[in-house]
Amino acid sequence: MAKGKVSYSCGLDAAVDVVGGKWKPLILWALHEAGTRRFGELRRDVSGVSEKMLIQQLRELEADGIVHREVYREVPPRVEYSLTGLGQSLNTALLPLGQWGDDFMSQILRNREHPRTGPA
Amino acid sequence: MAKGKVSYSCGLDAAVDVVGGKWKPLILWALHEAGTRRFGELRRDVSGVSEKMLIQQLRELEADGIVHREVYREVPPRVEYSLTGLGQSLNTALLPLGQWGDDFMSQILRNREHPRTGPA
DNA sequence: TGCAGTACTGTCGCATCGGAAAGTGCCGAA
DNA sequence: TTCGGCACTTTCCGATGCGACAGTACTGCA
Repeated sequence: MAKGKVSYSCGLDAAVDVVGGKWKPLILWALHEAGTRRFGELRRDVSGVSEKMLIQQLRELEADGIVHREVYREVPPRVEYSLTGLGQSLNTALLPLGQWGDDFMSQILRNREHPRTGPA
Repeated sequence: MAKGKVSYSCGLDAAVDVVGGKWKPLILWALHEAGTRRFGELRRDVSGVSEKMLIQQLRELEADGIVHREVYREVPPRVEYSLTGLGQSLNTALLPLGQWGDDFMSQILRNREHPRTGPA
């Protein structure tokens, strides 16, 4: 489960630990958009992710109580992932951050290209 | 600068990349609380951080245009760090997330201790 | 018979992360 | 004259991240 810290100095620290995996923002976003997705669907939604990483990040999110994993013991195995209530509250709390990213990511990318050109 | 990705699939991805360093939430929080801090002060504020990591994370935040670095060429060198406008807007966007962390981190910690005991 | 799809699991190995610690140049205090 | 503080910088090295890839158990399709 993420770094699996035992304690946090502040809530922000905890939240970033939960959401800070390489693919977690994308997974959270995909589940937020779709509601419920199967493993294979998520693998296609989150382009570039390997099966191993997808599973690993899903397991961590599950351990943290962010996503719910429902297994249907059917002929071809079917597993559906969805956000828990906690996951939905997390996504709500992430909305302003996502908005900030949308608004400023081009500026940030520009800042990185030529340092000390961005407005202070 | 963080992972230094060249593009992002969504704003959330970008924001987590900017804020996802090990010590960055703590640094952001310290600067948010104090307004302006010197290097040595930050080192004491953010307990446990090594000088190397503190510098590194500060440099990344500076490259992303989140913190401002002001050097005073004085007898003992003095350097002051503060949030830029962009950094302040980031902190504003982070407030709900910090609140979420404060509200639920104990629940998350509990979820990790005994899996499948948290409410779905 | 063999290939594809489902949902994983396990191993290998490079690359990055990040902590410890020592070095740097300058200065004031003891 | 040595110590300590300031703000770094550099090196070493173990821990971790993460991608590539192969394997598993089952089934349906051709």
